[in-house]
Amino acid sequence: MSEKYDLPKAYEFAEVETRWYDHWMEQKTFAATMEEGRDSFSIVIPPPNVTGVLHIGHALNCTLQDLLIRYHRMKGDNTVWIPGTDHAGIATQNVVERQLASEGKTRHDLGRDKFIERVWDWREEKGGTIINQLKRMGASCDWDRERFTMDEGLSKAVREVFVRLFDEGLIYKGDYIVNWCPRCHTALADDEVEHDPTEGKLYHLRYPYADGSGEVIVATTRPETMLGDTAVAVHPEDERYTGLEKIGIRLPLTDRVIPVVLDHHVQREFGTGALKVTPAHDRDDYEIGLRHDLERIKIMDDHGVMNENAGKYKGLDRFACRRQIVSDLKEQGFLEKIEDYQHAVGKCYRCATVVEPTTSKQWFVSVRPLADKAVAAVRDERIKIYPNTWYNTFYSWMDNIRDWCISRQIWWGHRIPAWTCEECGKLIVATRAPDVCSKCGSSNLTQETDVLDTWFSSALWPFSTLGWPDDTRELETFYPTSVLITSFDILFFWVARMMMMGLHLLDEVPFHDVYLHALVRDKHGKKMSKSTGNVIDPLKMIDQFGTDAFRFTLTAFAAQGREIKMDEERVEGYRRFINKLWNAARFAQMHIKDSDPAIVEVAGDPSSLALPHQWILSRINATVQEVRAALDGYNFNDVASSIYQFTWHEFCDWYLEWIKGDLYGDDEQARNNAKGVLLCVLENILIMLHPITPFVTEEIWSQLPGERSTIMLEKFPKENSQWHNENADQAMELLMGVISAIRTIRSEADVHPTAKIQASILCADADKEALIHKFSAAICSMTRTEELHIMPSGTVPDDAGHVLVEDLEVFVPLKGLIDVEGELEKLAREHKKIDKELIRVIGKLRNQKFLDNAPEAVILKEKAKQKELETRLAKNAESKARLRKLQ
RNA sequence: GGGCGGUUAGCUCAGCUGGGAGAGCAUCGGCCUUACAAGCCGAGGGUCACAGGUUCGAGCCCUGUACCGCCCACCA
Repeated sequence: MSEKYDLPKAYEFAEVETRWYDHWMEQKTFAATMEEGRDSFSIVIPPPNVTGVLHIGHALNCTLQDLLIRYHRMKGDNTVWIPGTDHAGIATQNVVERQLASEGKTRHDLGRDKFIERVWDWREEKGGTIINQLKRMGASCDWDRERFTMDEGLSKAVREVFVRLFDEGLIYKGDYIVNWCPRCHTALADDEVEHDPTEGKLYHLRYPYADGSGEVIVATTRPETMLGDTAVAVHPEDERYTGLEKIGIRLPLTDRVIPVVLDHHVQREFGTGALKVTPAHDRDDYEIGLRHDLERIKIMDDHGVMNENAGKYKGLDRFACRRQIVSDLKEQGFLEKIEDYQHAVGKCYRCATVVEPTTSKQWFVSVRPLADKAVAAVRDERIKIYPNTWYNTFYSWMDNIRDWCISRQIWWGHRIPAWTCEECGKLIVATRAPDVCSKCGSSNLTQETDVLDTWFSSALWPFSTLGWPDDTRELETFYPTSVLITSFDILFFWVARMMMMGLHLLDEVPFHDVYLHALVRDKHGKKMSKSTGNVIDPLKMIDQFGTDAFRFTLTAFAAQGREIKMDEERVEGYRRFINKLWNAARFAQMHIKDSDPAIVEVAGDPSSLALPHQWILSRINATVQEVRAALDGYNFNDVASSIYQFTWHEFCDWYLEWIKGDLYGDDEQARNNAKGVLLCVLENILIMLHPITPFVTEEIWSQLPGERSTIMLEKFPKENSQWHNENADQAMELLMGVISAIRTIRSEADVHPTAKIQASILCADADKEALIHKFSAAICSMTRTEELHIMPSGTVPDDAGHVLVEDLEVFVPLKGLIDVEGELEKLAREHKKIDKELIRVIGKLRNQKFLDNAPEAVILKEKAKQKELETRLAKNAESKARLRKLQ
């Protein structure tokens, strides 16, 4: 690609994006480096579900990671971004089960092994979707290191961890009440249950005393559970029921007499203050059952269908049973009343089926000791959380954490490495299948059928992907990882568990920083959902506006907050920015395409260069500082806005216009200087922008003069003290102020843009006068001024447009063109404003307490302000006087 | 019930340790000025939700109120 040519007029992003991504892949530019003596920077991607399709949250997540990865790679760090996918137990099993259903089969028709084979087939065929979509986003992952939570290495890590935790007594098997999804046939963790407010009914049932002397009314939203009632609970101090515990209750529809127990959990104010207790089907009741040693009667099977304990209701679905029970109770006079009732119903987060609390044998992790380590690490700032508003939430969740139910009754996942000896009942937990029982020597061993919660394997992701439990060079170089970037909604599902596992197993944090990005909502702040139809499809954005524009938008939106309201129009706006950059580069290319790239060297020491060059170098230096600070502090929106502001409004609007005179002029020295600085600044812009907009920057870069390899490996700019120049900043401020002033006068007076005018400046300061004089040609050309007069003093003609710039008066004679009334109104408004300010400032300066307490600098500033306001007020009066003469 | 966040220009949002209110988009006026009309130049627009307080000084700190949103725990 050494032939240099003018850039085409339009930027064709679609072609450019595929061409460069292919090129990067071929050249393996994304590959990790592990060289001695360099800093390390590593990120593991939050593995998207293998069933996933790229949504806007992924797009944001991906962009921010790629931004940091590219930045650090350009800083020269040993950098790796490890990609991969999550096997997503229930989600994936559901997808394949649906596929089977369309063939009229269930997984049971296939059997476990064949079914799992089928899932692997599905994964081979369809599992790459989201990976390819990440590539379209421009993700510079080290794709040769792509991992999958079910692949061999990671499975080994999973078994290793399970065995270690079991041996330490941190994993146990127990009977427990769990959230059961009758559709997915599995237990769900507490945080996998979503509580939706639902319109339901509250049924008030009559429970007669066992001796027939009275009755108690109990209320329930799930009347069918009464079949499993083994007690009625009342508050110990509830006088209404004193002595009832000696009598008991005759449970309707059954022939059972159940006890009345006294328990503080019961709220006297609710309903009648009597609570039916179903220990096998309600979490709170389960706790009460434990306290009072109550019998647990399970009345449903795993499908949510009533079992033999339900007597004549056996075989009914739980909801059909509810209807039947209600009708029977009513018929037999046990139904007091039914009320409409809104309450929270727990639903499976995967399939939205109503969850059934029920008891079963499950595996658990004792998380308390692990959680303590995580909390300590956060308290010691070994892990920092951004934005810091999440600390409180993190601590309170960790304080209230319950043991983690890790077993799931599905087939797709890491099968629990535990075997039971059928001869002697010995439980064996091991990383590999044992041949014989360690106790009795029998070979009749059966493995657990449950698999592990998907989050178990993802909790190991930061080190399992680096080769743990083996001692690898990758682990040594890249663990702990630098930063974890993820959405806050999985702070507890995933982030906290990675902390626990990393700290416990490697005795080291899994990452130094956690950056929790916002949730992307639609432009009205509503959650995006398919049913609402307000989903913004990232791929559509890419097709329509290009990946770079889309990435820039996401970056610009990524302030540290909780939500981002996404508006497609913004993407359109940033596409214009890409276009602007493209055209600026085109302009530069017209002048420099045949130059030696070494021309940038003139920028090395700007002291002998003309003011505009000194200024733009000073400004880009300031921008570099801003951008670096913003990147290091995860203030992504500031990164975008600094570069945007500089590129468009300083580089394009002012600098390029300013140097046109030199570029098109005859002075060879001036022309060469302009070309050199132009190329230098453009290169710096491209490099700084590259992490956000990789494609367009690479494309332009490749066409700039000289042999060039990828921009991806260029050094990210550093602060350059030689470029810092406050005098140049101030001088340019003044000149730009003068130009704007003349333009304002022209525009206000409706002078045609091509009409030539004369302008005058009253300037008492000799240095400023010299400055303006020196650049009068540029001022004239940028304002279409024919003659510019600069005088130390004088009077402003009555019929002149007039603007004050600092302590300079700029005016343009405009015979008959002045809108006298309009100008007077404007001056009146200005007068009011100045007055108001002046009163405030003078008040302050007369306040002794202010003079005593405020820092010297602030006082001086206020004094200067007073002087300036007074001058402006005087000039305002003069202007008004002049205009009145024209009335 | 507990906790957290938000309220700044018509819209979407910035605003660092308290020291003269900003951006983008939209609006209005004028321009095809040889990189860009996907553009250029210019203009208008804000009691920083409300009420108190601290302070010489508050968009920023404190207290309270209102509205919006989220999270956790849920009363069967």
